[in-house]
Amino acid sequence: MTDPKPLELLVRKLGLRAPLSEDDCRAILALPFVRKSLEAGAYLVRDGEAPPHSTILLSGFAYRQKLTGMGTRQIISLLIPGEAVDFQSLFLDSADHNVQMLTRGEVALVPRIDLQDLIRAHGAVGRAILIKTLVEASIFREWILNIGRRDARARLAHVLCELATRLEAQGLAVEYGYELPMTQEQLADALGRTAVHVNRVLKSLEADGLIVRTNRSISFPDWNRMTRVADFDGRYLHLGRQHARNPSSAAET
Amino acid sequence: MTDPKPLELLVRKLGLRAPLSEDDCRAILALPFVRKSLEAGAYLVRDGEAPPHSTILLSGFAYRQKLTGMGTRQIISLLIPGEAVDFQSLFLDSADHNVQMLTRGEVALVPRIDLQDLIRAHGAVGRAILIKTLVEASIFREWILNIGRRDARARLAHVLCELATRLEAQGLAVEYGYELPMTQEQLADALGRTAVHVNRVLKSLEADGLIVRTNRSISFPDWNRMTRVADFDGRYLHLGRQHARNPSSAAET
DNA sequence: CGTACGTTTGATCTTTCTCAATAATGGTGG
DNA sequence: CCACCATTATTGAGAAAGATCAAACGTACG
Repeated sequence: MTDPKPLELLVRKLGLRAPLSEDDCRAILALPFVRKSLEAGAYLVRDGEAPPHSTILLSGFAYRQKLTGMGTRQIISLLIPGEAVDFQSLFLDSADHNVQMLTRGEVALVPRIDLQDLIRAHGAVGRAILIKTLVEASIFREWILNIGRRDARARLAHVLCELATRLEAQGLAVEYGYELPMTQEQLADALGRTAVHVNRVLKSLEADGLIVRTNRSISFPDWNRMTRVADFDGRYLHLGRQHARNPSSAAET
Repeated sequence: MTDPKPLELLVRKLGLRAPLSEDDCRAILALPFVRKSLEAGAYLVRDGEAPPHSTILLSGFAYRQKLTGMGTRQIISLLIPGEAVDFQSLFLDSADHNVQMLTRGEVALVPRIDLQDLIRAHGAVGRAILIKTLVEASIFREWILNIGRRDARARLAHVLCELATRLEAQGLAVEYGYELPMTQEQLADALGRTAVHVNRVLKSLEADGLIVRTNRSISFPDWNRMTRVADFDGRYLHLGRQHARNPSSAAET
């Protein structure tokens, strides 16, 4: 799981929501790439620059991030293993945000040009990328709602639910428990709150039996209650029916 | 300006950042469409539904919006005349947010299928739409930063600057003054604050000579100072060099 | 085994919200 | 054109959520 064939990952990812032909898949699998190991904190994309390659996250987590002029940081989104990092910079002149490794991990770098050519030659691949981009935009919209209109408690619960759901869909979480690879300060930057406040809210969720923490691992004793507190409805993730439901009903199968 | 040929608008919009061939343009211009007048508040897209057509805003303003389970509203983005509304729902099963008219105005409705077929046949059009989607995603990211990490004052100033810049780029604002078609409550919903607080901040900006308001029209006596207060740097709008600078330096030409 | 980083806690201060009342404003029917 | 109604804007006072500052406590890793 942590050492997959990079391009098969991409094929699987893209093919999930958009139909790809045999030929499309072959073309993707033929892409050249370089595999690279990175430490936590390493930059995958830098604001203002135009990276010469497109990146796929093979293992480890990463996050998008922007800074205000005052130097405060906002984490824009979280990237989980298996996700492609920068379709944005593939077609825009320069990056408008940073992407950094959250944990150490491995990435595959595909030269920008090759992917661009592939898209030009294979319309379906371009469409698949468009769809992935649309889904990511949907997640951005939900984050705007989350940060703009939910109090710290629901807000924190919401990103925990989102992460659980996405990891589950990717086969990386067991029964809605997972290793949360973030410090409370990073969590705070994702929520637009301070680390101190995140700490207090975390404890309050714990006191209410909504989450259980041991070190960095987190689980949800009562997922349904958790989603209610979080005001979480995973439809915005556009995962399709197989993952849209909660695990208890999914477990019926 | 308020009564343009709808599809030429689309061609102009799409062609701005991506090269389209003669043939591509002809295909776009041949798309069937229906023109429709709408009142303020009318829905263009409804959360959960899949609209059977793609919409272009010919005149008037619109906004994207989501609701929390508690019923509080967050405005996700503003749409200005000339913009296409729903590439999202063009490829995803169902909408994950609402789009409503902010003012009364006119739209052109293009059948979903026809646009999908066009994209399948003309790769460059698909790429142009992908690029527009990427730019919109960039704006979402900036809003996440804005709402998450800027105080009410900078936050409000920031959306005022963004709107000024986008309208300017579209040729709809004179020297960074424009008709702001939003109530303070709508503004509040865009900022994740209350209307009362927006009112106070608005007055404070006015008291400091950063904005001048008469009815709904707003202007900026000192644009440079305004952008500093707003922590505004328009690069995230990806408008290209012609619009990235402030009006005073642009006026040199 | 010590240092750096992350977590936890308390006390105090700010920002923003809530509730409530009053003043403008714009649009509508007569 | 005017009176009226419904929004919208403005203002004040008190309450709450969250920020800030500061210190103590853990813990992982070199």
